[in-house]
Amino acid sequence: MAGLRAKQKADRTRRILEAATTLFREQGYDSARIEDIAEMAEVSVGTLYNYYQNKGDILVATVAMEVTEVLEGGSRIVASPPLNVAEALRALIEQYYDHSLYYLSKEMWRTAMAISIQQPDMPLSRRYTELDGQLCAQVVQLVQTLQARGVVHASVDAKAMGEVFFNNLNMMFIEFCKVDAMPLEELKARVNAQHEPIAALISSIKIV
Amino acid sequence: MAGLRAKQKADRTRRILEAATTLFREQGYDSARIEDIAEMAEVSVGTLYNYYQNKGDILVATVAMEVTEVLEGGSRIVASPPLNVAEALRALIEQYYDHSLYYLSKEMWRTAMAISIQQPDMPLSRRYTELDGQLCAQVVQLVQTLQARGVVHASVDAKAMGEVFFNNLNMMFIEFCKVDAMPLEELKARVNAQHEPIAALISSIKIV
DNA sequence: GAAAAAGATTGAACGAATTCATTTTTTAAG
DNA sequence: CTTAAAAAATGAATTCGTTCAATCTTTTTC
Repeated sequence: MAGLRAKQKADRTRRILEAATTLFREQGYDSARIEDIAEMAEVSVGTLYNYYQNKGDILVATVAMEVTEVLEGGSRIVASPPLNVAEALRALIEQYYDHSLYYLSKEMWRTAMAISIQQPDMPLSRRYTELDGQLCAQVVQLVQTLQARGVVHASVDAKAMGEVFFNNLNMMFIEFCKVDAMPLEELKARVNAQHEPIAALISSIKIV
Repeated sequence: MAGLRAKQKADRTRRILEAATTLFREQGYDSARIEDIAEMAEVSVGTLYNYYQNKGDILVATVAMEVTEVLEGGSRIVASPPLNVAEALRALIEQYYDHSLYYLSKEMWRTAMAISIQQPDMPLSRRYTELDGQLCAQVVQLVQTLQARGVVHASVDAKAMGEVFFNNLNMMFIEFCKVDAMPLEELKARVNAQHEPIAALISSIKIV
């Protein structure tokens, strides 16, 4: 048998996610009706609710996939970063930001972030929060790696510094998503302007 | 006359806000039905929608009042801060955090933040964002004041530093609101652990 | 102070997410 | 292969936020 039921289940899960992502991108999150998503996925509305707890859940599932990819890309940079604090940070953050709008629109990000804040206990919100934690850990890891290679001064608290960098880049990303007119380049420039002077402060080779 | 109409208008605005805040606190945002809020405020549902654009708008109005009070308290601290970076930051942030749960529950904060992210163009979301900007400016101001008094090293970029501190305390507050079980003290302790080593880095009197 | 104009209020109707009792499909047992 | 039990799918009914044409109240005009 190999489980007909399991096969159908996987198939439907995928079809629903694909249909939803397509419609969210095409018409925006609010305009995409559950009934339309169900129709496109060739399931009934009730079935859709057997697979996902609510509309937001479907979106958060997509975002979680996206963040997973970003994490993979980031780990490559952390493994062998540029040996300069400002540059290393910029490289990692650029990887995060550039990837962010590839599958998702700003509106989709806004909705997903709003849901993960408002209903933090939904299973997929937990997943999102967990991935955020992994991104944070990655930034901390970068600072630690740079410290191990002597690029960051030994007296620096790498964990505190990494967390603060991460919270800053994350908050700035939220602001970026709130303003439809802001281009990616402006976001990067602004975050860089914040991080560069701090990077200088913690670099081993001080320009005093 | 002195405007009967204007008087009634002010009265209704207040009654609606009071009714909504009461019900939001009593039953939570989602469970408080518009119909109930309207009934308690002794207006019709339609009238309620003449005064506020939507349900979230009413909540964000409450939050905006709350943030305004916090800003006032903060300005007193910025005017004459403790002459020590870590302590000054801690004092300002404590003022922010301690006030935060006085009128609003974590759930109300979560909802308000979610709305201001998801619908950034609603008038009251703009107001919320603007107030956030003022809070950020206040933290920047604190760093500048400390720098002017020689407590922060002259080479530090006060604007960048202040913005990063603010984004960090803001993001940490979001995480705090997401976890119902976390006490205020834990939030303060965690933020302090992040800020203290950075405060040491930028202090004029270095302990090398 | 009566009539017209402007401004507000009202609640029934609408639309979309979500629920749940019923029906259908799949699996397991004999 | 038949049948009972378990699992899943279904869509009509429910719920709640939001809208809007009709009605009522206040202000202005003459």
